[in-house]
Amino acid sequence: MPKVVDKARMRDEILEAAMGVFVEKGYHASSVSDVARAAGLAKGTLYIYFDSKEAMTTAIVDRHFATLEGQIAGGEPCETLDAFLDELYATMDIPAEEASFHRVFFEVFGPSFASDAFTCHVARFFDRLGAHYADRISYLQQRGEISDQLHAPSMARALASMMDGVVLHMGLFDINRRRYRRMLRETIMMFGAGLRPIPDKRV
Amino acid sequence: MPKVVDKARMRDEILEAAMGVFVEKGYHASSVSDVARAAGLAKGTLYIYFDSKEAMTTAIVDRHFATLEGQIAGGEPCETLDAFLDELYATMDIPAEEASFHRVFFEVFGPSFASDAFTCHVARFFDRLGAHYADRISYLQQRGEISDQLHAPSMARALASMMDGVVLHMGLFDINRRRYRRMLRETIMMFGAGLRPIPDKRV
Amino acid sequence: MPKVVDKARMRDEILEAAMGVFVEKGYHASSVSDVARAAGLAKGTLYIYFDSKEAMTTAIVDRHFATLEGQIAGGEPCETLDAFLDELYATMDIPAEEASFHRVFFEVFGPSFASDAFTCHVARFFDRLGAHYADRISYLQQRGEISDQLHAPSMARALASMMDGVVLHMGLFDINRRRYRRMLRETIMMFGAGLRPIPDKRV
Amino acid sequence: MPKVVDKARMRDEILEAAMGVFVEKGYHASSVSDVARAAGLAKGTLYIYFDSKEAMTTAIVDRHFATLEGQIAGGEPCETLDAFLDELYATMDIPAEEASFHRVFFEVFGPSFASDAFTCHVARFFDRLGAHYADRISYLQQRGEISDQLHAPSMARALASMMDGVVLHMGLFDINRRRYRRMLRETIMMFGAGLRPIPDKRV
DNA sequence: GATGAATGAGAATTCATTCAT
DNA sequence: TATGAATGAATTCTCATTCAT
Repeated sequence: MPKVVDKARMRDEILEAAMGVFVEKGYHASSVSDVARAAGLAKGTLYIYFDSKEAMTTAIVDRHFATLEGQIAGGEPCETLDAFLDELYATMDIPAEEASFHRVFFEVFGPSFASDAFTCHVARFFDRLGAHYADRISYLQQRGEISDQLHAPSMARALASMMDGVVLHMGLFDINRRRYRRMLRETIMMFGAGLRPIPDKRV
Repeated sequence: MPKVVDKARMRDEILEAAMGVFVEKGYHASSVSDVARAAGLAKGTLYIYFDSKEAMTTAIVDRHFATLEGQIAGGEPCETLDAFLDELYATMDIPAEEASFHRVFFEVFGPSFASDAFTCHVARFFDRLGAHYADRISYLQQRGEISDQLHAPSMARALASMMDGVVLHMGLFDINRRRYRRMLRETIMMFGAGLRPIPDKRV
Repeated sequence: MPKVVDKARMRDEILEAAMGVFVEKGYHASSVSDVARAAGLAKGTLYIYFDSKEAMTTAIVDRHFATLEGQIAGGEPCETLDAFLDELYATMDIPAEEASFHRVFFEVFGPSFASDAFTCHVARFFDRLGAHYADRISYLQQRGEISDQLHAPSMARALASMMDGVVLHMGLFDINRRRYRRMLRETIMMFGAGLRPIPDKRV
Repeated sequence: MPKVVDKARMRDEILEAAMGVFVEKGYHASSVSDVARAAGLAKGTLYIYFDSKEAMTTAIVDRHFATLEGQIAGGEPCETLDAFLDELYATMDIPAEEASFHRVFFEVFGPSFASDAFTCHVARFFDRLGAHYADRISYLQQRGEISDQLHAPSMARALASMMDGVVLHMGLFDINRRRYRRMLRETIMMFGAGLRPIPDKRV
């Protein structure tokens, strides 16, 4: 009988190694050899588990977004604006290294890549995230927790973009933890005040 | 008598051509030959004006951010929150193709590049942009137009990130103009309500 | 108690599978994995029965020519030219798929192969075939059935080449059965007229 | 001004070098590096002149057959059978090294190759050659130089195959010159006797 | 200054063979 | 005996950069 390997686990280990290398050196500067070395395998072995460097990359992106979507999916609807804000805070309060990984996605975006499967993938994710937020916002609007002057879908999608911007900047620009936390606090505060229904009239 | 060439003009034309190619095909998928063809020059000629592909890219980024910084620098301080919001709106209401160009920057970010000059460059730009907004916010706080519960520098830097996120998503995900406008409107509305001082107490 | 396997039978089954694959995809385009799959075995198992891909190929060629030589060896000498011609006809009238197999030999010929064992092998086969025909021709010359103006060995070897040419073209160029039969008929007719002794003088 | 090169000549020189290498080592055993070395060029340079190894090979085959077809095309129709036989003789009496080249073609035939353009190419060549011989045979049948019992097109196509077989065997099996000449003589003699009209009846 | 042919290091990928199980 | 995961040398092809003209 041949050596028995847990294929799924092996794939995962390779992806982990690949992510590390990509984050470290950037996608285009990372060769398949680099990934192999990081995974402690021979170059050829990678090709047993993945058809190509691109396939490997797709798998990374898939996995990453599957995780994220899992996080979205679950969860009771928030009953108060404050609970919603806490959720948003938690979403943005990710470790720096996770945020760093975002830059790999960007390297992989755009027409350099054979397929624009990535873009679609990520675009869909953010649309889904937007829809998710829209649901929560609508619900809170019914409960009078959020101003019903706001157009829930547009607001929600914009919210997703803004949050992505904040997280992205942390990952890209080495903003330190302390400073980042301050930024987060302000952001959430503004979101709160911005969403909350107000008695007086607004433009 | 040597041929007289306007070096600066030539460099500019090359950069223009390069930007076009990079946006079209992505940075890594664009060869120097592609750029040369687009510029109507021979490959070798590019090397008279730029030391390397990387130098060319740096020049593009420099130029781009110089323009942006120029836009920041000028301008009277806004006297009212609404004026400030209008300014923010205008900043985000850029043509789609300009936004598309952002993805090129991302491709070029990160350690793929020999130097991380890019990252520094852009990081500095956003810090400057943050500082600029901080000035405006402080000024408006003094005038009672913006809640002085907010920590101007953090809020301002977060604002810059959020706005970048919104613009970025348009460029990356082919969000159509109409939808984008709706998102912008909500964003600005929320910014307004979020920044405006309010009589009652907040957490 | 070890599993009892009929080694010879196993080898044969593998060769059969290999031939199929080689004919289908060509020798160089066929991987050992392909052969293994076709044989319903694991890659490693093939290496129990054959030292290498080349050894396997050699075995195929050996087997093929052993069969052919077996066909030559037997057989009474023909008593008449017509009987000889019938024999030649039968030799060339092989099914198309068998002829197709020839192209595999050609792919395998030449210095691509470590040893030129193949070439020698096949060269020897055709020399033997030539000798066989020479015997038959000499015998028929003695009986006055074939012109004794002909130099039996050279004529015979040339005959072998010509017949190989005809068969080869069928295999290589997808000449359909009907057309091929017509060609065969003409060939045999010409062979007959060309070999038959003639009363009048020739150059 | 850049170095000026005669592109056509360069291509030709590369093809010459490639042919040499292919004949020497076989097609599949020859790497692009080998060809480059033989041509005295860098690997990359070959790719300026040819898109791929396959394109190079196609060019070789094209060139070879273009030459051969050129030889067919010209030429007055033969007025006598003997003149025709002389022509056939000359066609087969090619230098050994030219014949050796044939084995490269065979390596390149078959499904190993992405396209079966080769097979078509060569198949067409032989059909054309057959048609050419058919013309000559018909003409000589009209003149009473060749038996009109023969079906000119089939006979002619068979003739082409037979001649190819003879030449091929020389190239493949290192038949020495002297022996080859004897074989040729017998072949032509048999062709002569086989084609010539005969007074008595045949089947 | 301008050209574009030449370069060669380096990339992704394949596959015959080995060997632990 | 049988397996198939692992290997890594070798292959084709790309492209930033150089330099003779």
